[in-house]
Amino acid sequence: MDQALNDTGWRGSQEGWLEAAYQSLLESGVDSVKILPLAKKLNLSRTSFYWFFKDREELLSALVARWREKNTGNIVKQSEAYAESLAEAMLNVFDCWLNTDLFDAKFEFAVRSWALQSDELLAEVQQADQIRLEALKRMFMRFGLPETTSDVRARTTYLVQIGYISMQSKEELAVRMKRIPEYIAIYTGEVPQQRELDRFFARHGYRPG
Amino acid sequence: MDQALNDTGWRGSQEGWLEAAYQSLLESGVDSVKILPLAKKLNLSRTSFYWFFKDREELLSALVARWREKNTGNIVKQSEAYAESLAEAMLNVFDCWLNTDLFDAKFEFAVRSWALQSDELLAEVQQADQIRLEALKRMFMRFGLPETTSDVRARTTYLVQIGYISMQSKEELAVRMKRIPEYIAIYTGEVPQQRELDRFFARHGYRPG
DNA sequence: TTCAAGATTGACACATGTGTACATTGTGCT
DNA sequence: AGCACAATGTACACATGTGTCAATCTTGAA
Repeated sequence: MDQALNDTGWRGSQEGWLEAAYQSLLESGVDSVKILPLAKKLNLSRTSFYWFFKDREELLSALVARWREKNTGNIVKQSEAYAESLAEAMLNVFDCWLNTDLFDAKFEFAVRSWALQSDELLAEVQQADQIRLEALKRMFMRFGLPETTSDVRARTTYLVQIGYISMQSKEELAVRMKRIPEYIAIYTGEVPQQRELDRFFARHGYRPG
Repeated sequence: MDQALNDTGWRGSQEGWLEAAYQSLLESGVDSVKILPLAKKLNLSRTSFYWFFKDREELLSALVARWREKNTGNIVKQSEAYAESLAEAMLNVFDCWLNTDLFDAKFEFAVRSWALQSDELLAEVQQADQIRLEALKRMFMRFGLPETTSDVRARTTYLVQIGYISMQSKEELAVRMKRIPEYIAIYTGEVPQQRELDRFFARHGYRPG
């Protein structure tokens, strides 16, 4: 285990501490994000931390900012992407659930758990839910579904995913892919075209069979 | 704020400490379940705790036992209850989501968050998921749906609820009730009879309109 | 090579938490 | 009233965490 490299020539950095905090958060929750243990992992003196951050609070705020920037936004983007059918639109959204670059599920869960002990953060999480749900609802309405139906289907789509995250299950890609057509059928009420599925499978590096 | 009453004549009790721990867990997560703060809430000396529990670990185990006994079991029971149609069966399951006696959502979320920092507990939670999902799947199959379809629909039903829990939203009963028919339609593929809905609304003390 | 800013460190003061040993109090019973 | 034991409390030892301060070391540039 060597130091994380960074261009400055120094051993520590704001990014270094933040990254270590991020990993600890994902592995064991906020309460594990303590300066002393992070220092050990980074092979740095504990007090060196205070050069980059005012205090622990500031580090935690930086973590929240990271979450905000990464996870909310991509769902909205994917729900607005071009699609010829509702099923195809849904598959665009599903990209988020299979691509960590678009949506960081572990991060999401850790933040939601954290929100249990911080009203301030809870408010932020709920605002994020609102934004994401509305984007999904708009997607259904774009394809002509009535408002109430769109609302409930948006919820179903979104909540299944949030629920899946909170199961913290580590399933094979193949297992998850097998369920995709059924999910699409339930959420949209229409069966996806084979070519739509093929395109989806292809972009996630999955070869059926 | 007086002492919790108990028949023994003494101020503290195993149940008293456990109940305080339970409340703290629900409000702010496991890491808030500390003996010192609990003692303050109970107006007891911190060390008195050790008369009822060997150590903090034992208290936490008692909390897990409480969760296990309450939440897993009722879902299975409800999914096996008598019903004339799939829609009615689904409404039986929905009883869990609306009746805290059948399923304690806040408790569930707190335990899931806790599982983030304990592999042992994570294994238990995942086992519970397994049992609940299988019960739901059997319910769909009882009404003649094919296996894969039953599996995915069971997941949808269950995960939407787990996801909903993790949103920690506090919505009016009326708001939630309005969505019920749509949910039933999505999950089961069939529209619930009005009399089935009425029976459901009635037993949850809701009068539509 | 020397210097100033950037980065790192150990010592200190303090807070909160756990658990043990032993003394003290409260309760029901005789 | 007095006893035995359940329950509570006090004092101690220790562990882990935060944050400040005053050195000290490193680095790139003058």
